[in-house]
Amino acid sequence: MARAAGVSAKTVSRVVSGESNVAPATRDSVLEAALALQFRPNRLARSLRTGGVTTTIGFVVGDLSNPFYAAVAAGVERELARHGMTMLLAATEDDPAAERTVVGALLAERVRGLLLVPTAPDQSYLEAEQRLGTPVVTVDRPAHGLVADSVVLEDARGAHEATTALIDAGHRDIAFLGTSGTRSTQQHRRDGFRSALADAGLAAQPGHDLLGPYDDGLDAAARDLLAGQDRPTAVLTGDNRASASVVRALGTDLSTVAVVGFDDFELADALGISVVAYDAAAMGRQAARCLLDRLGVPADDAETELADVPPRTVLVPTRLERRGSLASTSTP
Amino acid sequence: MARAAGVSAKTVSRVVSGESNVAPATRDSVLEAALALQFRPNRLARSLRTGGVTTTIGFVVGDLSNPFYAAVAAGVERELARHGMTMLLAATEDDPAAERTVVGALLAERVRGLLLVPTAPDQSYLEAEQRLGTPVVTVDRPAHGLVADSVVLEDARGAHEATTALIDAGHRDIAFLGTSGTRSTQQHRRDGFRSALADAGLAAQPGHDLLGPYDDGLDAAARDLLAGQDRPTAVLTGDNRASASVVRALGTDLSTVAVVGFDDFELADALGISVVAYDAAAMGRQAARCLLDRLGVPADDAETELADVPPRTVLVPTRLERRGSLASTSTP
DNA sequence: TTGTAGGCGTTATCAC
DNA sequence: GTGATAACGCCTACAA
Repeated sequence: MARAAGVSAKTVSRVVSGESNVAPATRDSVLEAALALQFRPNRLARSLRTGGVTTTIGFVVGDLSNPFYAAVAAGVERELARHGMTMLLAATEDDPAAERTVVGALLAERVRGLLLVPTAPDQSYLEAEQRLGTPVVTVDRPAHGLVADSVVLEDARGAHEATTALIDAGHRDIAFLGTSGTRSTQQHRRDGFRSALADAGLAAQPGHDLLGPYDDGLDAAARDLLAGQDRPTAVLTGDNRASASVVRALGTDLSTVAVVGFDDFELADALGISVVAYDAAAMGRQAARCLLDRLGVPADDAETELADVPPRTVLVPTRLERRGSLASTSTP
Repeated sequence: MARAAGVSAKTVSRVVSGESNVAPATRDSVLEAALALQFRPNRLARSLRTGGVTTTIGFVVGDLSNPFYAAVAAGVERELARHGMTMLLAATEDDPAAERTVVGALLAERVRGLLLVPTAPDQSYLEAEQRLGTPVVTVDRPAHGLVADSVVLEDARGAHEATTALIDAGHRDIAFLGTSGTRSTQQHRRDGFRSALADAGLAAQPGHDLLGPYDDGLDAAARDLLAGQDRPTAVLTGDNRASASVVRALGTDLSTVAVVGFDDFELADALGISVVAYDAAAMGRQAARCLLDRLGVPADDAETELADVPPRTVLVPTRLERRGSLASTSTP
């Protein structure tokens, strides 16, 4: 390519890198030749020379077909693209044993940073990598055995607020249906549920405080909870999957039990179901921003240098979206 | 690293590349040193040396927060991961003008192949790249101005089948609500709708054959369609966004108008809404497989060499998921 | 303003 | 079975 333009490789490099000290005439002829030869600078070679500094970041997600993670990924992609970086996406299929392999594959691609939804019980294996200069930010859940930035929801506060709203609406027998006792988010949401009950001098009825883990049995658990004689007058779900199961269990007859879902979901508004909502895409954007801060890529409204601040935990706020479902015909 | 193991760089290369002609003893000491030093082979350097052959493929999608595209992406990722490849994901935000830039960014990363949901009106700009050896497969829609493999739904057939089912249920005034006249999928679905009506000697009533494009006005369009005096007795939607708008327009009073949605969606079963369903993840898997075929990566059940077959169009089947909504109280 | 030398980590080639 | 050498395409450093 360089020879085709009648200049040295270095001059081509200068042109494509946008360096200033090139004669306009030279620049033009180089650009012309580049166009003719379909020349595209090789970012791989550049990364190699500059010491493995790539423009890709890795995002390890559990299951992309979950709308929540998809929305987070959309936010990540968007924020990265704004800074000329791209997202290498890998999924663990929610298999804890797969996490390390998947992370390894991304690191072998020399990603410049790592975003991770932790699935494995322990992330200490990342410590060495972190020290070698690859920043790690966890999303949705904090890491275990690793000090890292994390972007998480106000799980407990959101659940507390929702539960309190149900209590204020007159409910006394409120149930919680979580999906997985091994997930810290589900635990925190139940904690918020319990503390709100306790604050009102109440407690969950036996069998009305469920945390799973349910794999395929979620629909059945919802049916059991809502079909019995002693069914609760209100339910708070642990996530959008649980919300879907509750709707399936109740059919379209949503007026008999008050429902608040954790996670907003499509049609929740049409069905009049109250939800604990938040901006999932913003979560992704904030996580990406955390990583970019560590990499020294300034934000648009750049003020201070954030590459060396101590590990941060960014709390993403939730808001209770009040819809018809807060009350119900069986309200006492 | 090589020196630490007391061998040459080439021997390390042989070990990590899994070549056979290495003494077991040597191999062990190399692996031991690699473990101790946190050694990770640099795929960038490898790609450089081997001529730009990377293990990443690029997937250009419109909007990841659409559950359909997210599911396709999940399928792509999964199939690629099975063969040790990773997915570089970029989004056009459904902006036709952004497509070329986004594709360019992926090509600069030297992706080995390209999966693309076409958004721009023309993809001929990819022809040179294709000839240079980067295979291109389009997903959901065929390319314009470019001969490439594509994986698409049986849009017309699916819509035809759904419409016929509504006719068979006794409906005569059936409406179609599509979201975008500039999308070939929406056009094909309406074509299927119209041909089914024609086959029965019917035609859509004025204003009951809508194709958009609606950006923010989709909810309003659904309300207008379903609120009037001359509202149809049945509706076929063009996609999941239109289905959501229809449900919002009808509220939970879904019994007054029969609805069939194109695209399955969460809770469609709970709401008793019939849908034209298909396996979106399988679509992604098939698209990835097309690309891998072109790259000479054999399938598990490898039979023939598919790298050089003429461009294929893979049709992904749809199936009508019959639920309560096929009939309605206003059925004639 | 432009060019030359050298090397990033890997692998192909050809020796030993 | 193993190693020395060169080269992939680019950039840093230093000349010219």
